[in-house]
Amino acid sequence: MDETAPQKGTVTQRAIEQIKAFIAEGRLEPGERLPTERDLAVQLGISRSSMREAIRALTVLGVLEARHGSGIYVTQLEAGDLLETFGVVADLSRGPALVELLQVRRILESTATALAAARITPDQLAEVEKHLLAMNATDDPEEILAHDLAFHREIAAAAGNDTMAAILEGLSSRTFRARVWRGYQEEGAFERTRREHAAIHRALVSRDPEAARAAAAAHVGEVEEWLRAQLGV
Amino acid sequence: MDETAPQKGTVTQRAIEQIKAFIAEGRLEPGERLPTERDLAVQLGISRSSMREAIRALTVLGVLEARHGSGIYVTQLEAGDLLETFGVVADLSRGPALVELLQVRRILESTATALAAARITPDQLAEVEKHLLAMNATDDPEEILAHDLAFHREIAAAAGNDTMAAILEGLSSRTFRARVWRGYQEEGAFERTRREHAAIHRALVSRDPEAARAAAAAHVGEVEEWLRAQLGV
DNA sequence: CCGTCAAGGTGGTCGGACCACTACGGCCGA
DNA sequence: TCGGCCGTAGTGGTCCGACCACCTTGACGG
Repeated sequence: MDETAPQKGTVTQRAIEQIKAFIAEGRLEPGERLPTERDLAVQLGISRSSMREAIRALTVLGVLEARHGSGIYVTQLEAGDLLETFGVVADLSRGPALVELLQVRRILESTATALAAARITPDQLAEVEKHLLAMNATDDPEEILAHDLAFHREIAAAAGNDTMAAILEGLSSRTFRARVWRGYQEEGAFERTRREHAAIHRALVSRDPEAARAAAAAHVGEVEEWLRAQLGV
Repeated sequence: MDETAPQKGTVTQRAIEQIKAFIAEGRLEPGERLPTERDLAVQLGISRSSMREAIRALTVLGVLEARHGSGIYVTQLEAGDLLETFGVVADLSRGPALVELLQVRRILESTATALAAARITPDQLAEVEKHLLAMNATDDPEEILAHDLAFHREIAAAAGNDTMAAILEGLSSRTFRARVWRGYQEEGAFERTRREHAAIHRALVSRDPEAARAAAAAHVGEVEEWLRAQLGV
């Protein structure tokens, strides 16, 4: 009567939970190398195929990292590693969920911008300014979008909360913004966007958190309202 | 000269991207059934093993759902489906990242509570009250935690943004709160927590968004500050 | 008309084989 | 002695074929 496994769920799912538990309990440190797929499979009493599926699952979640020919390693478990999958949500959401995502972004982005106004360093401010100018100097939509993303990314980084920055990164993922912006900018919103970015920049220069919060909220809110109208909500 | 695949990355990774693209392009509707693993493997020109890894990856991301003996289906792609993995972040984060997560939760929770104060229905309010009373009527930490979670979950639901509610759900995942609360409540914070919950409830009854925002922010902020002190930050 | 049950189809698991790549260490030449 | 080259062992990546567990369907018999 070997009372080892409760036999709940698929073996792969169990393997995923066990490896996660190993990490949560500190038996596997960030950056540490795991045993080989073959050894792990033997240890957990499952086939290599099932073990590979478990590893693949944890890989896409940003928990593990497989290096061909070298081995499997635990990631640093930092915000960027684990929240990378957040972009999938933004990419696959549609309809009302897009508005909800923008609402979340408005809340976080406004707070992040307010924090940045109080904490931003001259170097970081210069970087923000660089993207602001570059954005105004071109008419290529692709380039504008790239600098727009970088503009907000720098601000989020200056807020000093890597987790929040990683979430915002996901909420602003390239395909997500491309989908929304395509329609938004067709209505000649370029000039308005430039004005709003300038307002955010001014608030940062003035180190005025409240002005920064308001400017950022208004900026995202504009897009949010436009999208809401588009969907007829 | 068969110019089909660019041969970048692993075949499994490519399969993941292709299926994701199918869904993003609308070629696969939410709830729709996919071809069998065997057929999909043939269509994409890969082995069933690799295809299974791709499917498993999309399953843990909440994009697909495999039903043994029946087939593979696209989920409804709702907030709850896709943001379930968010709990993994909370479960595996440690140290400073925990404080950052609580900070994000403070921002979202305070806004959600403010929204709830303006929109909550009598039925929902009664539900909130039920958990408030149940929480005060017992001394079992496990039960208190359960009602605490439900208390905030009901409020988040009343805010009317499913996406935000799903994120907050992840940020309050059972193991995450258990880890933090274990230490927090050992310092006799029960009474303080009860007072704070009562304050949130009063603000909801008064339909006072600003009071609700302040009460919720203070509530989460208390834990945040305690954790910050614990980590010596 | 409805419950029963058998068969086919589906995902789940397994084991083994081979390929592609990396890392390491010994070998050879400078 | 030193440094680069290269072979080899070991790793993850891919593929195949088989079998199992489970669900769905529809024919059958009551």
